[in-house]
Amino acid sequence: MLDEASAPGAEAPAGGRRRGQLHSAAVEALRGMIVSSRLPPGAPLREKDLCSELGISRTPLREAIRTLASEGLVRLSPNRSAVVTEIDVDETRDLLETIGHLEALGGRLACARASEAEVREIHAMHYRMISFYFENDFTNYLDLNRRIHRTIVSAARNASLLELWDILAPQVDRARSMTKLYPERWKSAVAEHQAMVDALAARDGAALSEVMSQHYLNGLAVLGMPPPPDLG
Amino acid sequence: MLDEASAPGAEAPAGGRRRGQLHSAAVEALRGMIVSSRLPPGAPLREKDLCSELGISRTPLREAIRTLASEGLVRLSPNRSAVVTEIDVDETRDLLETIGHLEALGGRLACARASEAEVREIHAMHYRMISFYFENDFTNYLDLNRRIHRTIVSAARNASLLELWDILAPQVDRARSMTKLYPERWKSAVAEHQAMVDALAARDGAALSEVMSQHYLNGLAVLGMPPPPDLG
DNA sequence: GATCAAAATCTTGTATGCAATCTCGATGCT
DNA sequence: AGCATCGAGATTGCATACAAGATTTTGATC
Repeated sequence: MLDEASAPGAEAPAGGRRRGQLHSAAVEALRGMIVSSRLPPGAPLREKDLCSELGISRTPLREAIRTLASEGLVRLSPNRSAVVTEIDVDETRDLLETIGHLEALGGRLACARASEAEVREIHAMHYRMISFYFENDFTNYLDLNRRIHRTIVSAARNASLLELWDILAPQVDRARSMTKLYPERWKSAVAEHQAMVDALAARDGAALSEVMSQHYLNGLAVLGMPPPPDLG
Repeated sequence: MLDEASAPGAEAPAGGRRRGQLHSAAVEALRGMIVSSRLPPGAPLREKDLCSELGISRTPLREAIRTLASEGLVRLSPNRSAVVTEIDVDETRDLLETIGHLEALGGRLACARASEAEVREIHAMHYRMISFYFENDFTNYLDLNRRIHRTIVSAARNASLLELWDILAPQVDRARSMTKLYPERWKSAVAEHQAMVDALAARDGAALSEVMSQHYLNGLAVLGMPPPPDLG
């Protein structure tokens, strides 16, 4: 239910929630369901069912579904239910290849444009993340991991770049939630993150750029896939 | 009007158009209006007006506006009309920086993955474009220019990359339509295109990657802006 | 004449109704 | 049994009605 003020079990939108946010609330709710596999790949999004589940009407729900389609999380076909995008290994390779490349630019620009405060903030998040690593707290680790990456891209001060990153990030989250994380991979991911913050502190754009794209290519290798051409 | 079957001047949706395409038709119509400055930057998109102009109701129109918002062509704010995104030089720099970087990856991958047929197709389009250049036919030149770039990115066989390219391309078109094209810039753009097809023919990924990102940075210089760090 | 308040008007956000299309099982035929 | 056809129910596409928020106009007061 999107209306947290209503009694549990209530179906109607009822009172409580102020208007004007149903659309974005529905986007977040649906995105969460998809990323968490509550709506698995291939599942149809039946408007009527989701409406009663979320307690809203079809109009904002349909707009939310369009938004998710533009993020690539669902696929539309005319007169048919939208379906959660299937994840295949080829598309996952494309995805990691692309977001790694975006972050390569982000890292390079961030080294040139980030403020000292941003660099400090990223360092703070990094060491908090490391502590979650040693506590084996995967959930909080991932949350910080994501925020670190986004903050770096954000520090690149390129609105288009951040916009594209925000489109791909949920897909990456979903792909990650589908794969098992091996302890060795987790360990080297942490090491790569250390290299990232070091490069940023040194304002070494070439190094940060290299580490960030390689970071994703390494994740790709976990899937047993060959790296793309010309990168090694 | 989206209903090409109805008589000119008719306002109502009337008969003729089969259902199921109003949304995408509206997206294209609105995108055209924005790119052509029929709806200039800052202009509000009043739903009622656009509905009567396009001859559709608010439901598909609103979905179209959401789609344009996800492409960055309009900006939404709650309880207020969507407005056509303002173009400022900083955002244009971001945009060209980003799409150039996307195409750098596209070019590199295309050299490794494009089929011979695709390479031939790109060459054919290239020489047709050159002929439009000598005929001073800017409209057809630009159309082919765009298709060449898209075909190269498409030949990279990376679905995510193409998806992102399709988001940025309309914004680039719009930015281009706002700036005057100087003859010298046009001439060097043609030369850069020649270098592109040469690199592709030679399957020289590094060279094509370099030319494609530089291609946009050169366009950026026309705006009197400094290039981003670490690229020269 | 200027300023502020209140109401009329306009615009968006959401819900709902109707028609077109699709799904899928039932029915009949070979 | 296997396959094509038909139709009832389900589901989407679009239009419209109504409510809430924003804007503009009006009018009273200083």
